[in-house]
Amino acid sequence: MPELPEVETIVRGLHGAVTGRRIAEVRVEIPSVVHSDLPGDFAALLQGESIEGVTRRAKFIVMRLGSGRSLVTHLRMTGRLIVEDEPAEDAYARVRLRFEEGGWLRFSDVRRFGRMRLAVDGAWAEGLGCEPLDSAFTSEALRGLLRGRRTPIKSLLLDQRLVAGVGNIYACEALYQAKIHPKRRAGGLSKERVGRLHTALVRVLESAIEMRGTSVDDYVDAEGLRGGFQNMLAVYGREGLSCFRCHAPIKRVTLAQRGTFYCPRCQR
DNA sequence: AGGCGTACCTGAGGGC
DNA sequence: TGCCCTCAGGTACGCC
Repeated sequence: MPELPEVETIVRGLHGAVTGRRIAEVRVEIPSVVHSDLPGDFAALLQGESIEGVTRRAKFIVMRLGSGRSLVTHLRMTGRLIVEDEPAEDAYARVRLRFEEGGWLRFSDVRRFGRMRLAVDGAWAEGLGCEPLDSAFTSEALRGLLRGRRTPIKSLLLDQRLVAGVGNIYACEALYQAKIHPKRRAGGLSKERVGRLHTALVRVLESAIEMRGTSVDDYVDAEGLRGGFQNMLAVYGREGLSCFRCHAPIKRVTLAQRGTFYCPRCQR
């Protein structure tokens, strides 16, 4: 479910809420969603660790632990991390952490796609592409990544090895803002178009963070609150509705097995 | 190398 | 009501 802006919102909430706390108890409800890089039991290894801080890399939530290890969570489609005073009733709770200072962290996930991993080093992040909100992500850098690629631009935006953190909603929205057709060959984009795409990506992601993410269906942040960017979507989920710019009906096609929304008149 | 299909899961919503 | 189909914010893996 969550893309970069949603994960960033969760991370900011978690950072304030759990930094400095110590894990007193670990309850693993569904063992298949946890993994430990070290031999031994996930819960036993995690118990007693303190949380030094919470950061984001791509769509991963990284809790830095006192031992130097990290607890790395990926929410995939429907995962949630919720901070609460008491453990709430939840049929989809997968992992619960109780803190020595009081309070709980609940990892909940209807579809069991999400994962929690106890990592000893940075190997889990190998192969991830650049952070679109990092200063190193320039229009020139994006042009370099797209050069020579014959794939449709939308497919490349979803490829975490190139640009990390963009998902289906924001890929659609950025291409709309940049007035670029999602099926256009990535390597064939002019310098000017890449510039527009770069600007659009950064703007869309930054505004979505400002609005605390997009709640189309079930996304909520660490406090259980919905985001606000769903009211700003120009194309995603708007099939048949009229384009805000030119009033042509928004089209939906399938590209790289994903629903893809665009305006057939103003995206070229 | 890159692109495609499929798998992983569960639930919601539409058509009949 | 209920059955069956499609779709969902993501990624990994195997196959050409």
